[in-house]
Amino acid sequence: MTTEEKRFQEKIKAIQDTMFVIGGKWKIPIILSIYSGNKRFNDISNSIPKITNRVLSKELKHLEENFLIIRSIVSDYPVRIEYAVTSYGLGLEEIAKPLESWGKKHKQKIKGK
Amino acid sequence: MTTEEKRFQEKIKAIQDTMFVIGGKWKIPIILSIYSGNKRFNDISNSIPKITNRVLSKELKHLEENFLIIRSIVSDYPVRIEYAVTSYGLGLEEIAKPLESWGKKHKQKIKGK
DNA sequence: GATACTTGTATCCAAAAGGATACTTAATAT
DNA sequence: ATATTAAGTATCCTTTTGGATACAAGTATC
Repeated sequence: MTTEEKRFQEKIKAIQDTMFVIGGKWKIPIILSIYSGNKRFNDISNSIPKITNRVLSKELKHLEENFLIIRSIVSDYPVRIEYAVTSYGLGLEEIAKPLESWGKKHKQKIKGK
Repeated sequence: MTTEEKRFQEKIKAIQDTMFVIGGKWKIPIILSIYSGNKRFNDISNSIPKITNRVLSKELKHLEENFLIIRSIVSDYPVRIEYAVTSYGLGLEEIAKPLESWGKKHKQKIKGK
């Protein structure tokens, strides 16, 4: 395998790693929701059309395991749970932006046909 | 629903649209493979570890339907099939790059723990 | 004439992702 | 005492994605 080919394989692996962490229908929307001010489970749930509790719960766990968000218990009366995007998670902006703008462009392209 | 909320919903939809078109484990790698010089079915197949014929075939169709690649029959002896990235497809660079570099960063992060 | 290569397709199956619905547990509000 | 809210979990099910393997049609090569 040439150096060139090796470099290509690494590129592929890096992209597949990313897709594993933030791929799928919901993960980026969830992060954006939290980022845009929704801290609590039901707030996040209500801000994202069609997501179910089960899916949201699972995705929150996945995101937490990957250090993108944190879950904290606020000792207030009554106690509540709050989610926040970590500073590491903020780095996803570099991906979310392109994904959003490409999606908009593509919709135009498809409609135009 | 406030204007702010409406804007947020559109953002989500745009991202979900993008994920539909280029999400999953293989689509970006396939495009990159073609872009980096592999034009023929078996070349593409061999350049991407672990992909199977069936999956490659399906993904090529999906990508073609979304105008990202074109399939052409080269009337030579023997006739062969060649794939190429369309100029529209080249626009994906703006997504592929961030996905790659984020993946690399993330691997470091995970290893560091 | 037999064999191999190319570009797939056909079948079948397994795993992952996503969805519907009901329920829980603790706390608080009426 | 009853109802409501919050933050999920539990079960069950459907759909999507991905994988293994075999095969096919056409051409070319031995």
